[in-house]
Amino acid sequence: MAFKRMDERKEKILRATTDEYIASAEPVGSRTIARKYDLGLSPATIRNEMADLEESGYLQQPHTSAGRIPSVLGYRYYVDALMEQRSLTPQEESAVRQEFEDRRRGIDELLVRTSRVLSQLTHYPAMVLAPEMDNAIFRHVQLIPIDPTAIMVLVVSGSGRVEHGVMKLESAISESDIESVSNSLNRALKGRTFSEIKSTLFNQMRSEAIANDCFTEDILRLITNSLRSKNEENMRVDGTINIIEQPEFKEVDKLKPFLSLLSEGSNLPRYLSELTNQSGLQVIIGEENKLPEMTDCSVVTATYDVGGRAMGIIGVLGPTRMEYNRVVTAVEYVAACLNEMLLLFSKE
Amino acid sequence: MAFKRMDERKEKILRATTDEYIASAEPVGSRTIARKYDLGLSPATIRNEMADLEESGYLQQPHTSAGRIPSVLGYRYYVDALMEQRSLTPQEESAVRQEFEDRRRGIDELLVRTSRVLSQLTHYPAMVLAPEMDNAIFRHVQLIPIDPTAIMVLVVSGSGRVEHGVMKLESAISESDIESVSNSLNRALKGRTFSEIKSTLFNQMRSEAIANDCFTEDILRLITNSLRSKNEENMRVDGTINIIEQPEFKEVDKLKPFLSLLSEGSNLPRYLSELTNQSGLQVIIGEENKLPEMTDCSVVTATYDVGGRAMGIIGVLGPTRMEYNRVVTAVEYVAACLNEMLLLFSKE
DNA sequence: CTTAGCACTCTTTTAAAGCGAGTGCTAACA
DNA sequence: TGTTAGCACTCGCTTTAAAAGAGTGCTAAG
Repeated sequence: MAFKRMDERKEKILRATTDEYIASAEPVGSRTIARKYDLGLSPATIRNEMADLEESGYLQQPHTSAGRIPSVLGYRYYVDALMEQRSLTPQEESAVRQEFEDRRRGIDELLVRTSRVLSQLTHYPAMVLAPEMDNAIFRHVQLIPIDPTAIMVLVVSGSGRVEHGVMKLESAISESDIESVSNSLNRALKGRTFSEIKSTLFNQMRSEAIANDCFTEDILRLITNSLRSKNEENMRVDGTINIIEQPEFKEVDKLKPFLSLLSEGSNLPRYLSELTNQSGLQVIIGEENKLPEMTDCSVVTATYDVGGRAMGIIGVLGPTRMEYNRVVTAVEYVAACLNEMLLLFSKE
Repeated sequence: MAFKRMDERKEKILRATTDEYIASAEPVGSRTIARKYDLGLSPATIRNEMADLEESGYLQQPHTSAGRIPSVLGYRYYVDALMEQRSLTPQEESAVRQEFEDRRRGIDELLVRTSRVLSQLTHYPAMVLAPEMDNAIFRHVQLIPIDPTAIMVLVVSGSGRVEHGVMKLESAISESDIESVSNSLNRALKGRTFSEIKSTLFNQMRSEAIANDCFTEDILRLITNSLRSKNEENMRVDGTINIIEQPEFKEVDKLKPFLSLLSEGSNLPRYLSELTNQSGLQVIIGEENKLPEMTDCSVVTATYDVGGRAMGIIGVLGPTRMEYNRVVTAVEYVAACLNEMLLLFSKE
C-alpha cells in the first residue's frame, strides 16, 4: 500500500478535481478549477498538469473534449492521502447517541438501529452484518413445552442473540424429563463456541451417556442447524432508497444491478463476511471490489466485535463517486458507538 | 358493490382491451383487438363500442388519437366479473409446498418464506404483515440471568413468536427469586391476550400482592413495551426488485414513490393492518386506495389467522396494470397454505 | 346495425443544425 | 524553463424541423 508521493501542485489539482467531481457529478475542466479553487494558476497550466495526471493514471477522460474524472487510482490516492478529514456536527453525534440510548433491547434491535442511523447519517444505503453464530459462545438453551408432543427450543448466545425453533416429538415427554435434558445440555455446552459444539462436541456427546436418548440428539441437531441457515440471513440493509438520488442512477438500467446487490439472495453478505478478516476501517473503491457486480460501487466498512470473539461488520455502499470523507467519518463514529454498546452485553 | 351488468359484446371488448393492455402496457386500439381477438367485428364497430365504454367511464384515452386503457372502474369490472380464472401450474404449486415443507422453524421463519414464495410466484413485490401481538395470547415468559445485574427476558406468544429484551437491574437478585417471579408471572398471565395484560391486568396486579416489588413491575412493563414498538415493525417485504421490470417504472421519478412505499417507515404497514378488518381476499385498484401515495398501485391481499384470534395479512403490490388473474390465484393459494401451516402451531 | 373510407390529430422517431464546454498545441512572455 | 494567451478542433448535448405512424371520429354506403 506504499505509494510514491507526487508533486504538491499535482496533489492540489487532483484533490480539487476529485472534490469537484464528487460534488457535481460532472467531468471537471481546467477552467472550473481555475475559477473555483484558488491555486493561482491559469487554466492552461492546470490543463498541462491534468494531462500529466491522466498519463500517470490518476485521472481519465470520458471522451475527448470533456473534463476529467478521477480513476480508481485517483480515488485511492485521494482517500489515502488527500481528502480533508471532516468530523460530525454535534447535532449528528447526538442523533447517533440518541438512537443508541435505549439499553433495554437485545442485540438484534441494536443492529437494526445501527443500520438505520448509518444510512440516515450518510444518505447512502447502509449494511450491518451480524456476527456469525459459529464464533459466538453458547450461553443458554431453554425448552418450553407447547403441547404434549411439541416443544419450543430457544438458544441464547453470548452476544445476546436469540434463535428459536419448534420441535415435534414422536411421543409425549414429561416436564421433569424436559427439565433434566435442559439442565444437562446447559451444563455441557456452556461457554463453548457453536463451532466447537458443531464439530467435536456433537460426536463426543453422542458416545457418552449424556446423549443416549435420541431426544437430546435431536435438540442438538436443531441447535446447530438453526445456526447454519441463519448465517446467510444476518445482513440488514437500510436506506436503500437513498441511492435513487444519486445522478449516476438516473437510468433504471444502472439502478437495477445496484438494487439487486441490496436484495435478498445477493452475494453481498458473503462478501462482507470476507471483509471481516481484516479488522478496522476499510475503503474499497470501484474495481478494487472482488465481486464483478460491484465494479461501479464503493464500500466503506468497519468491523465491530462482540464478546471478544465474534466479529461483525457495518458498511456503507455508494457509487464510486462517493463522499468519502463524510462517509468515513460516519462509519468510524458509528462503529465506535456500537462497540461501546456491545461491551455492555459481553460481560459473560 | 352491486353493478349493472353491461351488454355482452361490450364486456367482450372491455375484457379484450384490459387483457391486451395488461399484457402490452401500451394503449390498445380497435384495430389490434379486431386482429388479435376473434370477435367477428370490424375495427369500426369496435371503435364505436369503445367510444361508448369511454363515455360510461370504463375506458379512457391518454390523448386523442391514442388507443384506450382501462380506467379504475374498468379494472374493477374486469376483476369482479370478467377476468378468466387461472390456476397455478403443478410446478408452481409444488414450489410453494416445498417452501413450506420444513416444519421445524418458528412462525417468523414461516412468514419470511411466505413473502419470498409469494414474490417469486407473482413477480411483484410481496408483503407479509405479522399478526399484531396485541391480539395474541401470552404463552410463556422466561427470565435468563446474564450477569448478576442483568437478565434477559423472553416472551413467547400463542402463535409461537418470540420477543426478547435485556433488563438491567438496580441490585443483584438471586436465582431463586428470579424463578419465583417467573413462576408467578406465568401463572398470572397464561392464556390472556396481550391487550388484556396491557390494559386491565397491569393495574390489577399492581394492587395485588403479586407485584408489590418493582422488579416484577419492570418486567411487566418491558413485556408490554416490547409489543408496542414491534407492531410497527412487523412487515416483511420481498421481491422489491421485481417492479423494476415493469415498464411504468422505466423512469426513476415514477419508481421513487413506489420504492419509498416499500421502505422502512412508510405508511404501508399501518394501511395493511387496517385491511385486516375485512377477512379474505381483497383487490384494491389504483385510486380506490386510501393512501394518496398509492393511487398508481394496486394491491391484492388475503388475511390469514393464527391461533383463532390474531389476524395477519399477506399481499402483493403492483402497478394498476397488474396481472390480476395470476396474482389473485397466487395470493389465494399461498394464504391457504399459510393458514394450513399455522394450524399446526395453534394447538395450545 | 355494420363497415369501408378518409381526413385529422397527436405522439414518436429521425435528421440536421447549432451550441458550448473543453482540449491540445503553438507561440509568446517573464 | 515554466507559464500563459490564443486558437483551431473535437464531440456530446440541445434545439429545431420534418416525417412517420398509429389511431380516432365522422360520413356515407351496404
